[in-house]
This record gives sequence, C-alpha cells and structure tokens, in this order.
Amino acid sequence: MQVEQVKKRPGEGAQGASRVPLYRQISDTLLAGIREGKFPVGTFLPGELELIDRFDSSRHTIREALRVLEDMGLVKRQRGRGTLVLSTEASPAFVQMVRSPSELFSYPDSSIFRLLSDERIKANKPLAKELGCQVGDEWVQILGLRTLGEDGIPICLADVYVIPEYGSIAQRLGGSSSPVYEMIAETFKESIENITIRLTAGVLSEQKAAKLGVEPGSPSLS
Amino acid sequence: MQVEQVKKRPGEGAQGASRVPLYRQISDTLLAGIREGKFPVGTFLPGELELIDRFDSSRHTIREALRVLEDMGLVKRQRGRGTLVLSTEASPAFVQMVRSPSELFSYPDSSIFRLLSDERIKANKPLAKELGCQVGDEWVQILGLRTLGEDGIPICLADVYVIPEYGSIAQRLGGSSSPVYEMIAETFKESIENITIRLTAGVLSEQKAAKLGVEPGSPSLS
DNA sequence: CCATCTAAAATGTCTGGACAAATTAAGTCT
DNA sequence: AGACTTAATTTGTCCAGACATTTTAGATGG
Repeated sequence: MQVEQVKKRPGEGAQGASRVPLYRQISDTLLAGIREGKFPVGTFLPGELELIDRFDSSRHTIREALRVLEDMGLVKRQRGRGTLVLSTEASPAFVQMVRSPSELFSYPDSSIFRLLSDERIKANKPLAKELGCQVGDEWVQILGLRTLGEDGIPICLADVYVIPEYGSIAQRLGGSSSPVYEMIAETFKESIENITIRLTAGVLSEQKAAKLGVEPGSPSLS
Repeated sequence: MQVEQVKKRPGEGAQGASRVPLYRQISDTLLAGIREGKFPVGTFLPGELELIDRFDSSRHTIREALRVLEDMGLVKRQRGRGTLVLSTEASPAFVQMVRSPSELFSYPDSSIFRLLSDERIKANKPLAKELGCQVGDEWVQILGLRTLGEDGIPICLADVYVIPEYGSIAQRLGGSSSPVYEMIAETFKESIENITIRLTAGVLSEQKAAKLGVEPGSPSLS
C-alpha cells in the first residue's frame, strides 16, 4: 500500500545519509561546532528559530537535536534564556554517579562501555551446539563494546547470551539485595581464578517470563 | 487547526495544578500503574495509540510521558515491539549496593562457570568490523559457559574479546585496589542500566604480559 | 535615578498529521 | 514441516502550527 510513497525530500541526496536521523546529524553538527569553539563554553547557542532557519527543518527536529546535547550534559536549556553551552566534552553518565569519595580519580581509566545491542534471538544450529541447547531456544543476546576514551581504541567486546528465564531471578536479586551480585561475582572469579575475571549478568524478564509464571522465590528453575 | 483550545485548567481555576504538564501527569499515572502491578515487569505497556485514546491527548504528549519513564530506566522502548517494563524502581537502588558490607548470605544459586577456551586469535573481517579494528589484530578470546548445577542446563554463555595489552592493566588493577573494580562495575552497570548487568573483565598476565614488562604504575596505555 | 510596566525573545507544552522502519504473526507455497 | 511472503502492529522520525511561561531588556513615569 504505502509502497509508492514520495520518498520525501530528505532522501534526495542519498539514502545512506537518510539512515542517520536528521536530528542526529544536526546534533552532530552542533557538537562539532561546540568542540571547534564556534560556540564557546559559557555562551548561548543560536535560538531554536534561527536553527530552524539554518538547518531548514522543523522545530521539533531542532529540539530533538538539542535534547541530545542536553542529555550528554553539554548544554543546559532554560526557558526564556536560551541554550547555554556547559562543556565541550560529554561527561559520561557514571561520573556523577560515582559518589565514592576517593577511589574515583585514582585511575585515569577513561574507558567507556557502550551497549551495542540487546535483543532476543533464537539459537541457530552452531549456537545451539555451543550452548548445548536445542535449536530455536530463545536467548537474550547482549552485545557491548568497551572503548578507551572518546574515539578510543576498542578494548573489549562482550557477547553474552542469557536465557530469558534467568532474567526473573536476576531481577529479584537486583531488586532486593545487591550483595548477591557481589557473591556471584566472587564465585565467578573463584572459578576462573587464573584469569581474574569477574562477571555477573542478569536480564529482566520479558513477557515470556511472565507467561511462564516464574515467581520470584521459587528455586524451581531446574 | 487549532480550535481555540478549551483553555483547560490553566486559566484561572487551579493554577497550582496547572503547573504540572500533561505529559508529567500521564507519566506519573503510568508510573503508579507500574508500581501497583497493573503493568508487571516483563510485560508491555499499552501501545501509544491506546494511550492516546485513554488519556485523550496527542501522540507527542504520550511519547513525552513515555520518554520520562524511559529516562528513569523503568521501561525500554523498541520499535515494532512496544514499551517493555523493566523495573518498578529507578536506578538509585544500585547506589547503596556497592557499599553494603557483607551479608553475603548463601543463595541457592548453584551455577557453575566453566572456562571453555582461552586463546589468542586474529580478527577476521566480521569481527574486525564489530570491534572497529583492523583485520589481523590480535585478541584474546575467552569462552565461558555458566551452567546450573552439575549437569544442569546452560544459563549463560560468555564470549569476551580482550586485547592482550589490556591484560597487564587489569592485572595492575586487580593486584592493588579492588575499589577500581567496584568502580568499573558500577560504570558498566550504569551504562547499561536498564538491564541490570554488571561486568568487569581483566586478564591476568600471561607470559606475554611478563615479556612486555609492563611495570605497574605506568598509566601509558593511551 | 529608580521603580514599574511593557514588549520582545526564548524555550516549554500541546495538538494535528504523515511516512519510515522494525517486529511479529499469519498465510502461502513448495 | 520448513522457507518465504504478506500484512498488521508499534515505535521512530519529521513536518506545521498555536499558545504558555519565563527571562531580559527597553520604555515609561514618578
């Protein structure tokens, strides 16, 4: 039905570019401007109306782009005033979360972990064999990449498969007592030992888990 | 067209209540519903269209409300699927987690982690693309499988790639202060947040690390 | 000169509508 | 039964307009 579609005008250049949302392109442009010094820290970004004119887009899109910068902590928006540039570097969300007093700055470990994907998949043959399960079983695949610094080199790629049912348990653990995490982590570390790796993973239950009626507290996972 | 707008309550009646934006009221209502169990964790919230009908507002407003919940880490939105309820509590739960001293009561979590393989490989094309490195770069692939009980069903397969150089640093970290682990763990969790996953990874020095002679104290990784 | 008022500017909130893209489930064909 | 196609559902992106609220600066009047 809607196949014919006029393709709108944004796609005129290249559909490759259209894969990146407009508001993203705009936020990237503004971000570059901030880093280049076009919009120094302490000054105000152009108003929304001017940005609308400059990027030839709707206000909603402009605001979406500005929201990206705001979420990054680069700007602060104030009604009646404007969009104030706060910083040129994105402050990783964890910075303000780490309320630990000292051990924070002890290491200039500016590694950043970025979640690549998080999706339910069904085990194909090779994966099923590796996991020792049946083909078609559902798993939750978590893909994450840890990089060093901003554009830094990649350090670690984590590819983890978790069964959905396990999610409910993990959720319970996370909800009530985190020390369990600690313990599991230690368990993990213990078992590996010679690698000094710690890992704990849990995924929240999806409707699947709800359907199965896995009540928290029932150790009847086996 | 904009039909005169019914003036809603902002006018003169209750300006106190009018201070709360509509999308905020909606998000609060949904939040209450989540906490009350109307939308259990693991299920999906009503679709946007239904919410539009239920709250008699525009889609933009509904989406704004859902964005609030998303930013709180309570729900996760996925195109084509819906809005999944992840948790009933916002993230602050993890704050006190790190500090909890002990109480590592034993949990009937008889999961066992078994190391499957641990070998150096060279990135092929797909892996290189995923890692964002060049083909041929060396990595250490760690394969582990976590099973439940002895012969139990598999629960989690971990496939981690770590650069050899990073191993030395991990060793340094692990050797001296564990708080760093804490921090990294927290970082990780924070970045993922909506999945309640924590992960830290490091690799003990192998002969390789020894050969490289990476002295502890040299932060010259970058 | 100073207080007050007014108007302009800027972001916040809200309503319409339309198409795009991803997911899922149903259906069809082999 | 299994693979492929189709259609329906759902969120993502984008546009155009309107009014509200806050802030700032200018104008006014004492």
